[in-house]
This record gives sequence, C-alpha cells and structure tokens, in this order.
Amino acid sequence: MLADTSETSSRPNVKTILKQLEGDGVIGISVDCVIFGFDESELKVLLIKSDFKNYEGKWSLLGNLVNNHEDLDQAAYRVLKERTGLDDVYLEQVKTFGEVFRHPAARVVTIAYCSLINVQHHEIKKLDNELHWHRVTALSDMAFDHKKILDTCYVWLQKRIQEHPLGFSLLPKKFSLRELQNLYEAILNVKLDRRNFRKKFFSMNLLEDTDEYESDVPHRPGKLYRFNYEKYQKKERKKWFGIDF
Amino acid sequence: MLADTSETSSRPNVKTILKQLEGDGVIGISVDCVIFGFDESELKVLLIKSDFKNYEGKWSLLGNLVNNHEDLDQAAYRVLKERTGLDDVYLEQVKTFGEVFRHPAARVVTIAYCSLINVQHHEIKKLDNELHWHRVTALSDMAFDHKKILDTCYVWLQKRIQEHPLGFSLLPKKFSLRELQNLYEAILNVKLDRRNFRKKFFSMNLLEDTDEYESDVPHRPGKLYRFNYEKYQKKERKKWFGIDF
DNA sequence: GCAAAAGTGTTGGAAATACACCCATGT
DNA sequence: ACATGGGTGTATTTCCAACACTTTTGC
Repeated sequence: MLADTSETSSRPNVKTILKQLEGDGVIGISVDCVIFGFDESELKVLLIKSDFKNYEGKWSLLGNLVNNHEDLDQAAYRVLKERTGLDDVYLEQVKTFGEVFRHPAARVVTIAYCSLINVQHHEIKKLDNELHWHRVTALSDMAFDHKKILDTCYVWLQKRIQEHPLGFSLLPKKFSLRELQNLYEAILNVKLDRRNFRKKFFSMNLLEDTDEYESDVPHRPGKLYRFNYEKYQKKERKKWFGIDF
Repeated sequence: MLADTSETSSRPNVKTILKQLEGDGVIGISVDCVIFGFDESELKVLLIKSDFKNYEGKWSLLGNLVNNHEDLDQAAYRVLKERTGLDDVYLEQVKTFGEVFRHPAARVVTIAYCSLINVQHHEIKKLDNELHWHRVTALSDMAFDHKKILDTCYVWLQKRIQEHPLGFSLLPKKFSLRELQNLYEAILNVKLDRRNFRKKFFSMNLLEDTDEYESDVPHRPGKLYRFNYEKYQKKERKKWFGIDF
C-alpha cells in the first residue's frame, strides 16, 4: 500500500538537502513521529539520540524530510517503518510546527504525527542506533522544539483517548481489565474506581471475551479480553448537544 | 505584532514561485484560511473566485504561500489581513493537507486555519475582487481540495464550539440569547430547547449583563449580553474522566 | 387584540459516583 | 494461612431533557 523508498539510512541525504535549502531560501518539510508505547504500567515514547551538532546527545523524535512523491501520511508511515520495522499501526496527524528558527540549519516546517504501538508484541526491530523508550513524564531537554511537540501530542492523546477507542493499540491483543485500567490511569494521570471502570467498558460493548486467563500472577488470575471494533457501534450517536467548557 | 509584508497583490508572485517549484522539485508551503461568519442565522464562509486556469470560476479558500521569514500563524494572519483588512480575530490551525497532486501546478502542502469573524462589525473592507460569503451547506464544487478542507474545518468547528467558548467571535459585541442559540443551532444543525439553553449558559457564568435591549423587533425585546472571558474560570476543571466513545 | 418571541421552574429518568465484601491463586 | 488483586451490587447524587404559561413589544 505504501511506497517504500528503500532508503536504509537517509541521514546524510537529509543533511545534503538541508544545505541546499539553506542556500535557496526554500522551506523544507518534514514529518516527526511521536511514538507512544505502554510498558510496565507506564506511558513511554520512542526517541533517538540526535546526531545534529547543535543538539549532540539530546533526545529527538523520529522524523525525516518528506519526499516529493509521497503524501504526508505516507512519509510518516515510512519513518515509522524505517525505524521500527512496523507497519499496520495507529497513526494520526496532530499538528504542524513551523516557527522560523525551530531548526538551526534551515527553515523546516514539520508535521507532527502521533503513533500508538504495542511494545510487547512488536519488539522494535532496529535497535541498531540509539533508539530508546523513555518515560513520558521525566523528560525535559530535547533537541529542536521536540519537547514542545511531544507535549502537544501527549495532551492530544489524553483528550483523544477519552473520546475514541484507540487505547487498545497500546495493549497486547489479549489483555486484562486491570491492564486497560492501568493504561488509562497512566495516560490521564488519575486513579480510577475499579468497579465503575468495569461497568463503563462493559456497557460500551467493545470487549470480546476470550476464554483465557492471566497466568503466573501471584493472585487470582484475571480474564483476558480482546478488542472488537465491529461490536462497537455508535448506538444512537452521542446527543446533539454536549456543551461543556 | 505581525509582520506586514505589504504585498498588496501577491498573486503574480505566487505563480512565479510555483513555476520555480515545479522546476526544482521542491515542495511549496501555503496556508489556507477557512473564514467563518454568521449572518441571517446562517453559518457562512468567505470565498474568492479562483483565477487558476484549471479551476476557472470555481470558489476557493483564501490562501497564500508562506514567506521564508514568517511563522505559519503569521502567514495566516497576513492572508486574513490582506483580504479582509482584519486583524485581532480568532484564528487557529486545524490540519495540514499534503496530497501529492492536490495542486495541479506543483507540489504544495497547505496548512489549513480556521478563523471566526463577526460579519456585522467588520464589514469586509476589500470586496474589490470576487470575494463573497457563502452558505456553508450548499457548496459542492470548489477549487483544488478546498471542499475537503472546508468540510474538515466545519466538523472541527462543530466539535470545538461545544468545548470552548469561541462562538462569541462570530457575534457582535452585544447579543441576545436568541442570537447565541441561533448560532449554536446553525452550526450544530439541531433544534435546542430554549429554557435548557439559557440555564446552561447562565450557569457557565460567562455572560455579562448590559443594560440594553434589542430594539425595532416586532416582539418583546430581548436583553443584550456581553461575553466576559475573565468571568469564565475553569472552576474545578472538568472531571478527570470523561470516557465516552 | 393579536402575533411573536422573551422570560421563567419543576419533575422524572439516566448516568456518575462512592463504597465493602467474598473469591481464586501463589507463596 | 495469608497476601494480593479479581470479581460483583446497591444507594445516593448529579445532570440532562421534557414540558406550559405569562409578559412585553410592534402592528
């Protein structure tokens, strides 16, 4: 479906093009992916060590310039695939950042994407370069304006996850309700009542029973569920009017 | 605050640059403004007749290429000011559109902005070229992918207006509750209960009494209110948890 | 006096919250 | 046996939705 440009390492290329942009006074376009994962009951983000001189050693989002022949979404998918080996992941455009001096080498406008992946299932394939999962809280200094981009995407996610069933992308195919609740608690940074949480999700009718249970847990094992998007119909669509500032 | 580039008519310039882009295989960047207004109890959008050969006579959003030395928001403000003479308006980035062939002349990625203005108060100053207000419903054919952009911004507005107090930008400084309700009904395309609507807004504590009333209406005149952003504090911020798919 | 919209309260139902006890497993 | 989290139901409160009559103005 997506064009694979087969650039195994496009970094030198990027620098060449940036030089060129600098000369021409033309604006470059890139995509940056904020890749979230959920591990050990914490929200993580996948970052790479910047090799850019001004930001030596700082952490940076995964991004790249947009090729002339590819759509923005495709470019984001490409970055994701190049860096993680994953396709078939949740990916959505969040916001575009275009301050004049956000990139020290040239004028580059970047389109930020948010991606949600299941850390356990996929085992990032390319840990060759300095690619690491970081706790989302506990990050201060980053390269470029990437902290700002990350913050924007995090807030976006907090809101989004309450309105759409996309949290499941962060979990294994089969998960316990506890894991689901941990996910929401971690992302929203709140404590939730276990019984009300269950009621809520069961009433939404999008969890499918597996007949399996957790194993190797030092307590009564929880039932495992599977997310079933088909079961989830928007019933009588939410009411017309939900004004609430 | 904003750089005024004093390009009175930047259109020839645009074409020149597009030509250039086409040759270089470089991607151009533009902003497009979806400017909403509210008039005669209907939501309107400000459009211009395209002078682009492929789209002769079709309606188009107000947009322009982004200058090298200006931020994206500044570029959007500039377009707005050039075309309408307005500054100090509500303006917010919505989404970026970058399909490869969305522009027939060259690869151009555009950042869509949504703007809300008060039609009565401002009286668009530059009606020189083919600038007109159109009903938002009742628009099919537009230039480029502008219909898609408009639709996206309209849906965005419908959602946004329910969560943030930005509808007021579309109304005169002083307005009746009826006007406010008409606004919501028009944008959301629903009928609302008048009493519940009042209750809602009064309880939100962001309307300020003027001591004025409507005049020249063929019925009992309604009281006029003013929007007071200061009064609106997020009280005890909405509850932690609003899961609702 | 008639038409047209302003203004105003109450009630029933649904959804959100708070809360406590027994159950199954590993050690 | 005990520690740990799984699983369940109910009472209270809060928010939403439906609904009808009187008032003020222009004509």
